Amino acid sequence: MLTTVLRPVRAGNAFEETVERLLQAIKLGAVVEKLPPERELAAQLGISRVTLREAIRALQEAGYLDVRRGRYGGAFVTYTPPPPRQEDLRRAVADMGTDDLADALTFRMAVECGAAQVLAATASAGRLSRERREELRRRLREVNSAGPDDYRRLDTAFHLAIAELTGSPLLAAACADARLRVTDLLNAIPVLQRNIEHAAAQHEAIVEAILAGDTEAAGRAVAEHLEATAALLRGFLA
Amino acid sequence: MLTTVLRPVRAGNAFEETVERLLQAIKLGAVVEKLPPERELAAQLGISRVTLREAIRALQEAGYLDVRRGRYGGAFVTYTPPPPRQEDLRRAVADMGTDDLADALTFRMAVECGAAQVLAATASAGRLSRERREELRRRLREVNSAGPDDYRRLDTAFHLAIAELTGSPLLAAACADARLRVTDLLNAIPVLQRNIEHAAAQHEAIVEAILAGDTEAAGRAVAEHLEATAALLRGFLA
DNA sequence: CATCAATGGTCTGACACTAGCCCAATAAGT
DNA sequence: ACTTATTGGGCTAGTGTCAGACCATTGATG
Repeated sequence: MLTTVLRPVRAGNAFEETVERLLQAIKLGAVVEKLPPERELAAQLGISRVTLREAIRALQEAGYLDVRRGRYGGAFVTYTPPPPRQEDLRRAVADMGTDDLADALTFRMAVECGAAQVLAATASAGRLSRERREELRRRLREVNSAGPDDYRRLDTAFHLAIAELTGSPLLAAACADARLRVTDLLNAIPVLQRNIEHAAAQHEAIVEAILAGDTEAAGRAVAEHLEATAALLRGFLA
Repeated sequence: MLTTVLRPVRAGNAFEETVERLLQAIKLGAVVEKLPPERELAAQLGISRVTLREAIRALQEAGYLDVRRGRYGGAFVTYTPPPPRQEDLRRAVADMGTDDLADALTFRMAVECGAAQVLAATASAGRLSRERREELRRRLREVNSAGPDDYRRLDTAFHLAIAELTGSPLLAAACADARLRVTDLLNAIPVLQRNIEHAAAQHEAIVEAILAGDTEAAGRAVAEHLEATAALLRGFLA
């Protein structure tokens, strides 16, 4: 309990954290074309423009961004996901350590199951508006009709949407954080059509359970889905 | 999705965050006698000793700590929870805003349900050691035999233990964070013997479901328990 | 072709935070 | 009474971060 409560108050310095955040936003596909203007983005991230600019420069030098001046300029995303290679996966796992991997997977399992259940409970209580139901269905259609190129991005968007639809920023942040911690791993495993189809059925089941207001079915469906993903990961590592 | 991923990278300055952390550690009862030595604590919190000392001085001036020099000295906790008053509750709610309150309660519901389910799944897979089972039972006995004075502290310890026993530091941190966000509220409502007994039965059900490896019963039991707490809160606000 | 709004680029002065070092006080043990 | 290990108290030099102002560039538009 002590070690949990008295854990570090900051993860690192502002510069490093910012680089990490932007990089993840890019890899996640949350930022598709270009970053928001520096002044705006700095405000959103709660840092000074100087620090943000340092981070942007680092990403530019690493080849993720192309920065252009003048009106209609900005920091344009030049990153395209590299073809998945098993070696990248092994390196990614080695970088984070097996303990951290287990931690990340456990964390993700807990928060995403929790989010789905909360959302199902909301639906069950009749407090899920038509718009929100429709957004959930739309995200489902999008991910299920995605090609291999867009799949990861839309899958991320789908999972995050569930958390965001609960209306709890804290929960959405936790789910985003959980996803961030496994992006590199997921990006390193190939997107097989067979897996997409498998996942599509599971996504369907998740949405169905949520809209039906069945919390337990929702939790079970998410757990099965994430378990399948984890198993896929283990398979590629074995 | 953008607003979730590009959320602030830092909550505030190191000093403020540290004061908040220590204060919560104290109010939570995680620190009973005295804080760890400054050098050690600064390392744990990932900040410099200077910043830590400023935070400690602030808490000393606010009457939470008594700092003594020399060997066997340290920062001794002088805080005893004040008698709960409805006014404090209203003020605490007003301070955080109703949106943030709903956010915190939703977040807590999701992560604690998730944690209990993960732990139940671990037990179900036979990967929950005898020691961990015993710790869970011990925490249960402690909270269920607690008097009104110790109740909040042991209740916190019980709930946090579930998260910690999953072996996921991230999940434990999330649950601790969730609890922190409602401590002031819980501390402001009186501990009635009737509520303790009610909670005791729910705690029993939670532990039973976890040890039986029944994930769905575990999730349901935690949800019911937290829902009861939230209802209690609403009752005192109405 | 000139204008102009939006955007990145740069500078400055101030404050926050850090690492490391040494000093001062205290109480248990001798 | 003395010693000593442990702990808080204080200092300094260096680095990180910030807010805000001003400059430079660009491309759409009149």
